[in-house]
Amino acid sequence: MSDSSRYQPEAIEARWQQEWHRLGLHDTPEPAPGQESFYALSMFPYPSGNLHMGHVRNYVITDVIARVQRLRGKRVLHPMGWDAFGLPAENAAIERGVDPGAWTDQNIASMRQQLSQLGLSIDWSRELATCHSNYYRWTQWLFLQFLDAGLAYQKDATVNWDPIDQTVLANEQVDGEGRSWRSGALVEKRKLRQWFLKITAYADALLDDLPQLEGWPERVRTMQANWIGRSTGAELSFAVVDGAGQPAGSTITVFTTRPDTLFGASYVVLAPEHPLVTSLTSTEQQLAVAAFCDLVARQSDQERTAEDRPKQGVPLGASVRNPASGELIPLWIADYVLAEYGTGAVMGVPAHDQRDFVFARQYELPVKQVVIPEGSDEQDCEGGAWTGPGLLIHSGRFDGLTSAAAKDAIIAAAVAGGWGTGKVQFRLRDWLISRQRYWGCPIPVIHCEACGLVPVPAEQLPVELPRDVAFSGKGASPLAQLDSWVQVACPCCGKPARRETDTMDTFMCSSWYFLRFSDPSNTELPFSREAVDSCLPVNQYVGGIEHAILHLLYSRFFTKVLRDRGLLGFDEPFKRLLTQGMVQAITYKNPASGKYIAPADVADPSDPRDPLTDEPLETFFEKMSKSKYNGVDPARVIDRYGADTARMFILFKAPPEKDLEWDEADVEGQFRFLQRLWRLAETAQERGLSLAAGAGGPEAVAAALASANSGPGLSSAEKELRRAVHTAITEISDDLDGDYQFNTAVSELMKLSNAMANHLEGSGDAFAAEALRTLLILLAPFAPHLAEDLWLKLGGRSDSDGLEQHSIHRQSWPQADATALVRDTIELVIQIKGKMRGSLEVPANADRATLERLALDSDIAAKWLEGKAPSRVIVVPGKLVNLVP
RNA sequence: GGGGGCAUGGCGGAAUUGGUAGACGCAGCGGACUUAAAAUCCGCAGGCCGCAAGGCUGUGGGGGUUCAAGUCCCCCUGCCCCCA
Repeated sequence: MSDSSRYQPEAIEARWQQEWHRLGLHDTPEPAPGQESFYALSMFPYPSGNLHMGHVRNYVITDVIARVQRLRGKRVLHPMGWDAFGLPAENAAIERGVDPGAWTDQNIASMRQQLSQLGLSIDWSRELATCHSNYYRWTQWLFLQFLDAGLAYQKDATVNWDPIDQTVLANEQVDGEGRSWRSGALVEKRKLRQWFLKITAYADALLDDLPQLEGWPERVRTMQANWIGRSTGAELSFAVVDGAGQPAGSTITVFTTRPDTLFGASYVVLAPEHPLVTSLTSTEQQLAVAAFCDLVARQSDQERTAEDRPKQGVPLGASVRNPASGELIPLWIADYVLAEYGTGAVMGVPAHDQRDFVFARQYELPVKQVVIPEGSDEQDCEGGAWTGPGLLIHSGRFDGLTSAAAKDAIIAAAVAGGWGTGKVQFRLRDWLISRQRYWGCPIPVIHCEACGLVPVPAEQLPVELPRDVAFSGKGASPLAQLDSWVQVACPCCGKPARRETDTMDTFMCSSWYFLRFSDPSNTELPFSREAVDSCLPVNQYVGGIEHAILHLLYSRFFTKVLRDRGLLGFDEPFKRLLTQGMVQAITYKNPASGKYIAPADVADPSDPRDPLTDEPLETFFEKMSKSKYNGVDPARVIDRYGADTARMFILFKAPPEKDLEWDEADVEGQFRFLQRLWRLAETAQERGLSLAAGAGGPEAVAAALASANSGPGLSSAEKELRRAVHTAITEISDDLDGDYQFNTAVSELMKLSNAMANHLEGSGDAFAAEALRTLLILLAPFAPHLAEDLWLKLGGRSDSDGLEQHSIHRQSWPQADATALVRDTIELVIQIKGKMRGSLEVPANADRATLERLALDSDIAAKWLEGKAPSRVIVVPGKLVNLVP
């Protein structure tokens, strides 16, 4: 076989990528009148500089969706950008002295280059990077919108503080033992004035709109609902009393979801950070309380609240009065109460809350049962707390009420008595957006001694990040250390003032990028209302499940705020969401040493052994990662097999939302399939088949059908071929609609190609052309280069002249012809009492009575019924007859 | 502990939503071509019994509903995810 007749992806892929790009084939067109729009979006990447398989899977899935929608006649927006602020660039600056901006731009260039080899139909004219001032200018503008709406504010909050480097650390810079990544020092908690966005103001809306998101995976919606965590209960006030039992003037307000258990409260606990702790601590307890607060300050929230951990606390030496029972109960502080949740205080009801129960046991506090399961007697709660519903006891006039009724009754009593009120509480907290970092979007405000907090006027935006900054990784943020940047005249009064030196959480930048893509070069606004409303909401968003909560919740929040500001006209940004699975690869691990072994070092994969010790290795599939040496480099795969093979493999190997196991043998299988298609087209060309001048198109096929039907009709090969063609159209169209099932769509392409290998030869040119034409268009979204190449070749085009019209990617998705699916006869399955015992070839149009008679007359019936008449006959036309003896 | 999901050949995965289980592919086996190998093409293939025809059995385990269950219901086991 000569070289020219071999499938060589390297010879065609780069060429078509360049041609498509040169012609702007994938730029978003102006919408034609009446044309529907479709916005296909992948979660934009952080430009690490290295494209990995997870990215490839993500973008290939989105690309197929975008390409199919184009073939279906939609005006498609399929953009790409870069989530380009963040720590790695700053770390590179600290470690190697490179400029974060230059470093990031280089990475972007290198990743864009790697991406371009995948043959993605991206509109690069809309590319954006969040670290470029023509983008972050608008992030700042939007921040000012939040500020104006009263949704951005400052308050003290806890940060990770490195006492050696004298710097604030991000959570990911603190290791599992609570040590700094750089200095190794034990990280301390410090209070710092920080910026917050009031996402809690939208908690109800974010929760209540979840059911609208029908195109989202159920589990993502559940995760968001849990994260928002709306709980209905009450705030109840406990008066602090002095040694003589008289009111001391202050009250403690607790939040509880179980006001019905109020009579069972045997103590009240404050968070160690609660503002009243110092003033309420008795002289004798001062040392113990101070020591305990110090200890707790070193623990994470997770450590403090974990249910399986012992609870610790210290009494303050003060008491409060239970507003319902009048009882005096002690006041404690404990690690399991968090200052940020609720009121930072809870009532301890050991009999009906498991954590309170554990705490009470440890410190010998009374356990008083006030709710008993319906139909049971009072009993001691040795086993633990009863947290279910029941009837009230020991609760004064509330005795006998169900816990549900008692909740309302006790809240009513609280309101009447002035010691409490019903309250809805959220788990969701306001979003801390301050970062004491350089490589982020500067918060555009100025602190003036005279005027206070002054927003930077919109016309002075952007507040540019200064270049030529020193990065030591020590002390205050690099911005705070740059006097020339910090010192500024107050926009209000003109006196010397100071810039805010905090930058924004990168999630701010990624919470609106999908809006900017609708109008990426607007210099007056982040986007025009017209552009954003015509492109959004995003029809299909594709990305990893790891963003199920934060990114998606923040983006929904932004959208609702901007809607309320009149900047856009929809409630939800993403209509449909596909969360793709991980890409895994085979991993070898020595169970004796616990060490991972690189696959390249394993001599015999069928009997994997440690190359040093010859011990047998464990093998399993795990997410690709450097530390496990199991990463597969996309560039290497493309070099060896081409982008089309990589795309086909990824789509075929597993359904998109499931994890995908990388397997070289399967990759080769895909390559072989594309090679067979190449040869199929080659054979067709040798036969003289052409797709030029509409051959194989709907009109040509209709004419051929008319002429065949006026003569001898179709040959059996032609019938089989057409059935295969139109089955493929039906099945693939279905697989790409609604739930995306690319794996079965690819298998239908394989079936069609198998049928063509069998029946093309016995079919006339018109139907052979129909089959080829259909196969190539159906293939085009999956393997765009090969489809284009064969399409043009069979269309008699040796160059790319007129590619704008002639490209396969500018054709129309084929329509299935239902008459091609009609069969003359079908295989009728004969069941005896539900078990398949054989089948008959019967006319497809036979009615129920005929089917029943044919079944009863069959040899199968004779053999299994032994001459007796069946007691029951079930006929399912087109399928089966079930005879029940 | 609470909530959700999953379990199908040697492997990845199909199955029109209650109607022929294992599509399609990988790996495997047999054959053709070749001096040979690779590549390619053709065929076989859940398990058990049988020369065969055929039969029995089979979708993690147990029970149930139904003419008919991978699919619906109940219980159990194992794995995964989220929340605590």
